[in-house]
Amino acid sequence: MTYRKTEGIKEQLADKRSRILNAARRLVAEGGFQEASVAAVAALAGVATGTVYRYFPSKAELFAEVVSQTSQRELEIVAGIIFSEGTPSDRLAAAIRAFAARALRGRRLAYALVAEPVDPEVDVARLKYRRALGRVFETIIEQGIRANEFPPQNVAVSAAALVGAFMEALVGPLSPESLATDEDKTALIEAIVGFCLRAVACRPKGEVIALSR
Amino acid sequence: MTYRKTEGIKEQLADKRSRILNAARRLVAEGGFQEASVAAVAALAGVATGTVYRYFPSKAELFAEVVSQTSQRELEIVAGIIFSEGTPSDRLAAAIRAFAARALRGRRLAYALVAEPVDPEVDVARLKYRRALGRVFETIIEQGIRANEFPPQNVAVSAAALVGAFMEALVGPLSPESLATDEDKTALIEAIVGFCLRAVACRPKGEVIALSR
Amino acid sequence: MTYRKTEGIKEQLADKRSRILNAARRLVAEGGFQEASVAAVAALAGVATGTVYRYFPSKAELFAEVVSQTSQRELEIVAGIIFSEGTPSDRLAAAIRAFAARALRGRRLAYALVAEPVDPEVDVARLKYRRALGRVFETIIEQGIRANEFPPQNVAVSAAALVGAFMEALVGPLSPESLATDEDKTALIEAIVGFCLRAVACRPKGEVIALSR
Amino acid sequence: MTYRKTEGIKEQLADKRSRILNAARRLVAEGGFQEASVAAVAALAGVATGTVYRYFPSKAELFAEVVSQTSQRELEIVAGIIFSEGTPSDRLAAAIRAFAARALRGRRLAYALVAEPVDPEVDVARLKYRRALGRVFETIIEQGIRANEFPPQNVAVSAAALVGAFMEALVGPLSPESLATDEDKTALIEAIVGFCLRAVACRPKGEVIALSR
DNA sequence: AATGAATGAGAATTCATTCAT
DNA sequence: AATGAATGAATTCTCATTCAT
Repeated sequence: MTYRKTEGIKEQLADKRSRILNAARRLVAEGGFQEASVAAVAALAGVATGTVYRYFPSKAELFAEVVSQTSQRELEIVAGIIFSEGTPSDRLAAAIRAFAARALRGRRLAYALVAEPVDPEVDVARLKYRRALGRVFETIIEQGIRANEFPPQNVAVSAAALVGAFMEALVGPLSPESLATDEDKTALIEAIVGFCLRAVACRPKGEVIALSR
Repeated sequence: MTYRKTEGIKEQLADKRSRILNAARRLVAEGGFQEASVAAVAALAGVATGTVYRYFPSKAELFAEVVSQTSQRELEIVAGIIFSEGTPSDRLAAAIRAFAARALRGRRLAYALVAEPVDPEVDVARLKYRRALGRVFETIIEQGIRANEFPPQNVAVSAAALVGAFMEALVGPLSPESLATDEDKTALIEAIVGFCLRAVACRPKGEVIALSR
Repeated sequence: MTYRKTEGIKEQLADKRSRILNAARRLVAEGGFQEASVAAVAALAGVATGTVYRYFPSKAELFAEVVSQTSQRELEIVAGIIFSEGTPSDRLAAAIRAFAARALRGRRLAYALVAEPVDPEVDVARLKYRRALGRVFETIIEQGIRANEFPPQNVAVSAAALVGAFMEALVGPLSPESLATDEDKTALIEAIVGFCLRAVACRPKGEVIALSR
Repeated sequence: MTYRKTEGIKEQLADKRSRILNAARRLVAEGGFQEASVAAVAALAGVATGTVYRYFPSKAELFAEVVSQTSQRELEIVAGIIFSEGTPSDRLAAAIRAFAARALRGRRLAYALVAEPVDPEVDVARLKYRRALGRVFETIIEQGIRANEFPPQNVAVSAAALVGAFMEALVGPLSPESLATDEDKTALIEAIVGFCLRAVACRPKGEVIALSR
């Protein structure tokens, strides 16, 4: 028997690490952090509990990485849109559409990433994500204000409220449990986009009238 | 020691039940659901742990009632404003101001009531609250649309987004940890009110022009 | 059914606490700290593992108390002898005899108390004991030197060496596993006493000759 | 990769075996048996954990051999002094000085070899060492008694007590944590030697007078 | 009705040992 | 022969719930 010292071994390792991460993410997506015990993660990943600790020093760090990794992907997509073509309104709408479409696919996970509290170490990762997400929206809003496309407003508050608004509408209890058709989903997303655009882009009537005079 | 079978007993019971509920609410307000163990609730209420189970079948039902009870009070205040005098915009602003002022005073509790995940049974109570809160805002929005004060919009989505927007801006991690002065608080509240009013009341420019023609 | 609010309840509590402490001490006496798991202590005490934590905040504190409690008793006996009648030599001999007689009865425990390393919190308790034991012997040695009954010597070193000497002779591997008869025990103790007395009380020959001239 | 079937392999094996033993000893010397996990030993030896099990059937046997091997070296040094020139007192003093000087250099290791409890299998090795060490001192004491240089005494007890005395004074918690200067060390060693010599060599006053008549 | 001590299942983490490669 | 990833039993500690008094 020969030893294949190829990257096959590394891949296997990476594979198991990924399987653990994926299992953790799936459990969070289904039942939140509360239901994701190390034993459950290990079982779903098809490894022994001890194996989890070969790849992650603690449960907290495992889930911190779940948050980081998942968040990073979302963030990249949303952030990428800032640098695309179009007016601030267009790009804001595009960013929300992108985020919303993904969040609808993994509602429980999106909620966990944004709202569910867990232990402090995991929350650090989430806080980073939310701050980053907030900054992305702050950037768009600032650009809109500078372009005189958006009215003056407290940028930080608007950004936070934006995130809250679309997260609640997407994953909150007022949102239907499951949207059967893609049309339903599109309608929901467009309603959210409309709400958000008005919130940051609209000028109160009085002002509009004043400007239109 | 003998028990006097008078109505004093009923009162005593009612009293004890209330004390347990109040203790539970206070603990949630301080440290969230996580830190509110049955033993801690009992200790704060000045009863034995076993006594809690005479009044509530389980921890989950106790906290479900904490959520219901507390929510009911908030709901009444907000709902009361709907039926007061003024335009939909005025009443919407007033409702948000009232809610925000209270939430800022008890941020941890407000957060727990709206966002902190607990077991499913408690979540049912929270779901009811949020639906009820949503319905209140739906009512105002509908009135505004009928009065042609607000543009047409998906009322349910807007209501949910409203709740999400001001909750996130009030208690989310993007919101400053502590606002030193009352001016700071007022400024935050007014920024939120501005955001929310634009979101539901504003007409996109194009439409405004179209209408004004 | 009436409630007996007598000290019977307190006694029961004290009783259970004692039972846990006794169980812990017995396990340490038999197999050292290593074999005394919380589960084993609970089982031997006839309680559930959780019950141990009603009485002791952690395993470490439980065993720290085992050490303190047991040590205190030994210390009292040895220290008491300091203030009895007799020359320093007599009292030193009496203290060693008392300690030795007790140690022979619970050899494994005596060893654990003096030598076995465990976690730092427990070691603090043991360190206190050993320091206290050391001080007792230092006191006697100092008195003997002042009375010109003992030769000048490094008191701290002598005290430590004394403790080491009789502990090793009593519980070390060179000591027979079990001494069948009381005569055997007495012989061992007297041999130890002789060793210790010579060690602290004797004047080297040269000096003796010098003095006798 | 092919294996050269030369004696190089045997050497390599012996080499690897030694490296594992040395790594184990170093870890024990630094942090005691508790901190020396099989993984840590393997890492320090530069081999895989599984390899340890090719050379030693279990962790216990590995550490038993660490004890044996290390002890053997100490024993040889001390034993060598027995057969050197000089009176029993001189040789006893020289043996203690030699042992003490080495123990002070590796206090943690000396402590582990003599006192730290581990599993029974390792303790068997330690027991052998202590018995052997005891026998060496028994031999000197016997010679001293035969030469009428030492008073009659229970040789086995004295030997054990000797070992206990100097080990405790050297590595026990009553011994200072760290001796800054070489003078401090020398002073400690001489105090110990003095104690031990008095203990085995001195004649109680009454007896001395009797003999000198 | 009230008590609060007792319960015991469940969670995270460690590590000696094994075994497929 | 060597590797080192994987195993899983064992350990400490928590806390909702029960029940004898």
